[in-house]
Amino acid sequence: MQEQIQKILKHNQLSVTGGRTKILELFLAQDDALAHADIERKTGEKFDRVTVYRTLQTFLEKGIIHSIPTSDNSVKYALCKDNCSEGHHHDHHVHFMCSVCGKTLCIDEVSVPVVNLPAGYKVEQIQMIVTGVCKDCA
Amino acid sequence: MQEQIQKILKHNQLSVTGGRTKILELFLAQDDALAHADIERKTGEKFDRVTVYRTLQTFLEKGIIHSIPTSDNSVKYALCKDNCSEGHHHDHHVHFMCSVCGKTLCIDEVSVPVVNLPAGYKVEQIQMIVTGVCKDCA
DNA sequence: AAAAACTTGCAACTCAGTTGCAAGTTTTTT
DNA sequence: AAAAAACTTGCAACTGAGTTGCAAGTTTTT
Repeated sequence: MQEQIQKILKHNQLSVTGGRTKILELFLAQDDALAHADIERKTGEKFDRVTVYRTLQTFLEKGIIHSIPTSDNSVKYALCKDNCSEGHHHDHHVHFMCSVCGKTLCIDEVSVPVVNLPAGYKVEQIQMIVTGVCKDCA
Repeated sequence: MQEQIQKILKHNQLSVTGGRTKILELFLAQDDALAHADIERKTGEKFDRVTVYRTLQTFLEKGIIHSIPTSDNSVKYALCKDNCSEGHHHDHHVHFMCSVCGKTLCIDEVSVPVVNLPAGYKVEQIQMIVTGVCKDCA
């Protein structure tokens, strides 16, 4: 695990520091998306708020994580899986928010269906946010 | 126009006041979604910030407008069109954000395509956010 | 091992959004 | 049509998320 983390950081030309390692570890150990507050809680307040913000920002810029627009307009982050590392498949995502447990999941298995927009619209990116009840809460 | 506005407000058991009338008027005259800041600007700062917040909140609760989760995690609001007034078709929406002019449009013409989620997921609501270039900017 | 480059924590700040309350409006009642 | 009741508004003060500059601390490079 630690090795994998180092590899990811170095690969993105980032110094390997305590904060980055810890936060990346969290994402790797987690199957659902994390909000800033979740991260602060889970790191046991070992790092400054500002460091968490800056780390998330850096990871975003490097494409290590992506942000998810949720239907309640809060911000969540999730790891970009394998398929993201090569080329950019960021552009079409399905996310699922469970209204029972509150988890936000990145559904990589499913591809975004085609939408037929009225003539003249050029599509660059599609985000689909599905709200409902997840597998575990059903 | 003023008549239509009164009708909408009364229908939702809201007193007809200057602020509500003005803000509803803005939405009716607008084809794209508005952020809080847009409304403050367009009303010419005639109303207190707080009043705008409260009015938007009230309209949301009554289902007169709906909020749109944008891919940059800001909040926008748009009128619920005719089809919304009867029953609740709020649940499946396609929104389009133009990366050139910045407009956010509610694409009512198009219905949200079916997604095949892995077994066990129960879908309640689907929001689709398409980013790209709109008709007018193409 | 020292120098250069980068990261962190702190303090101070900004900005969106919220709350309580008194004054002002709208609606209901008589 | 006037008075009472119910609701809405603006103000001031607050909260909480997110940002910035900077000095001290780490990591990386040489």
